[in-house]
Amino acid sequence: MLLSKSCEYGIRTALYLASQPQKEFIPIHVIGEMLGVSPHFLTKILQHLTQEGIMQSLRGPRGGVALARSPSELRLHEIVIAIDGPGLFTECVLGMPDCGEGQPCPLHERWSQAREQVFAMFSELTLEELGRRIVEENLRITDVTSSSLTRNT
Amino acid sequence: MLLSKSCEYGIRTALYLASQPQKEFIPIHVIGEMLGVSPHFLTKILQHLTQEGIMQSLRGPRGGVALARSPSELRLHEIVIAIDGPGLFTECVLGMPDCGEGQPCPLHERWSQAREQVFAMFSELTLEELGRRIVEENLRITDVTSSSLTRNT
DNA sequence: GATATTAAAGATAAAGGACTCTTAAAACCT
DNA sequence: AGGTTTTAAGAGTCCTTTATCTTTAATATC
Ligand code: FES
Ligand code: FES
Repeated sequence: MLLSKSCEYGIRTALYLASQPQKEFIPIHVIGEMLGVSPHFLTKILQHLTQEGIMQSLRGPRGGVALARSPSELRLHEIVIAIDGPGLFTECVLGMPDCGEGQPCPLHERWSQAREQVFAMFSELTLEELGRRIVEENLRITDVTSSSLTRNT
Repeated sequence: MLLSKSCEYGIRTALYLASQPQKEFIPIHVIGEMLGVSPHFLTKILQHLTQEGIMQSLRGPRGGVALARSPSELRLHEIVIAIDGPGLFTECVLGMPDCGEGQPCPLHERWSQAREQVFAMFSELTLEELGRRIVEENLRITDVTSSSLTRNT
């Protein structure tokens, strides 16, 4: 698995917030229902992202969670690093120490290329661009197929 | 982490076997010492690979483990699938069901490309080619730097 | 100021991965 | 052939991750 479950949920929450037209605080239980995750579990993950300065939170009525910075200044690799650590973007694919050209493992050349592409996937687009695409191209963030959303019987 | 610890050890064992000039059975404790892993733990991993038809084993003196098929017929993606399952090469990077063009997530296009490259890394070269490169280019499979190996004081 | 609402903090529990120890089998030696 | 050594196989333990539940603290609204 490329990302931990916590990281998947953190990213999907960020994408959801970025795709919302009004940038208000949104209650965690609302996000939890959409993702199909316990709100308590999600609270822990988002609490960590808040401490990392990626999100901000507000207690009480009309409270919830929101992005801490402008979506044009936020990219997904920050969330990956905050939750799973930077290992995915730096470490040897075979788990050996000091990955680099100095003492390359048999997969180093190919992995350093693939790793670069993985990093690009998380870092090239800002949350602003991702949010816009989610709305315009009807990209999904939730488990349910959008057919059940578009169908208005 | 891209691969589980078990998968890392399984791959490194396969690379070690492929890089050995004589294709005899090699005791697991020898491989364990080289990799810096408990032989008991490694046994469990290799036992699984034996059941999957990737390796073969022999008990008793002069026993050990060896590749089940010709190195020219074996590729690393088989080991990844046997230990970690096929999820890495098929599943959505955000953990949502039914990854595909039908209901793409915001990262689908980029991830399906990166995923293809990761699969190529494990599937393009055979163990025969990898074994030859390890010997010829002195590529490392062990944690220790080769400086401690090349230096003959 | 009372109340409703929401995140934060803490305790608890189930699951999976990482690692260790014990047991059974095979080959060798005498 | 029988004991001994060497090794794989299998059972068992520990720890991290994932997830749930309960309690507490904060804040807006009335
Ligand atoms: S040394 Fe293995 S990927 Fe760099
Ligand atoms: S749907 Fe997410 S990667 Fe394919």
